[in-house]
Amino acid sequence: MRKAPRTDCAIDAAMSVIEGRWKTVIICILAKNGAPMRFNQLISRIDGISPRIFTLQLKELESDGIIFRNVRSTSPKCVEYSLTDKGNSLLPILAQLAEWGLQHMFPNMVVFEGEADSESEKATV
Amino acid sequence: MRKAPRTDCAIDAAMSVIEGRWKTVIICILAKNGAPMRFNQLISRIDGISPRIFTLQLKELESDGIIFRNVRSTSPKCVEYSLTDKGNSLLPILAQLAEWGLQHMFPNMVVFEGEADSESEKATV
DNA sequence: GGGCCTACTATCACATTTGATAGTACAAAT
DNA sequence: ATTTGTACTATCAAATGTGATAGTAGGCCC
Repeated sequence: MRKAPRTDCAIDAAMSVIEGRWKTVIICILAKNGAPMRFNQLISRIDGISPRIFTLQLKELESDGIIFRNVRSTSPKCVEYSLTDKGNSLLPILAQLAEWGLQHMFPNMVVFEGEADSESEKATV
Repeated sequence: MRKAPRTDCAIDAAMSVIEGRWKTVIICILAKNGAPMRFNQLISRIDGISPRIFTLQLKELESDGIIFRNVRSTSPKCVEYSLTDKGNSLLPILAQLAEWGLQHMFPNMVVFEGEADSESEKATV
């Protein structure tokens, strides 16, 4: 699915892995969940994605070695997706991207740490 | 040029700024150069880009506040591009992306530190 | 044996991004 | 008046990415 990196540039190579409308979303949901997730379980957590696109993104992530697809022979067969070590190694970088995004793209956003005041403006990430 | 972030997700917002075929390339060249660069000076360092695309990428980077466009009234007027503070704040993240790319996408690549041996395999980044 | 659950795939269409090529606009130098 | 250097823009085309919708396939349950 994924061709060779478009250049011999390391950044481009890394970007080509995380580019894609829903890839970081999928990675983040899997990371937060901490355990493998099934197709329907995962897609139901993503608002506005169609099964075709979802499948495409999963396949690219799999062929890039970011997620692992495990077919389990349960009653109705089910397929579990989980982050590989390579996928997990992306998490610190994605966390930094998120922090950068918060600071530079949503400068007025309030991030809660601990209890909220009824006076303070509310915002979520 | 650039619309609002496609979601309220901080990572998506950050990604929307660095996505684009040549954006990280431009940022890296400006960072390495350390000084403002003119249009022709910059484009001549990028292999295979057409002036139209180059202009588009510059405009998006400018409207996202990553680079600064400064028109100087010299003999033939010239335009200088440089990284803003916001642009510079991306550099640590891009460095991490590059390192990740090196480790995971080019596992056999040799990176030189110091003098090279005539025996050792050569590679560049 | 019909419906349900699982995980998808097929088809078509649209939007966005990237590209090659040629040409423009303006000032300065000759 | 023509050429040079600067920084682009216009036009057309192709490639790539994203989407909605419906349908498929196989096993289990009753």
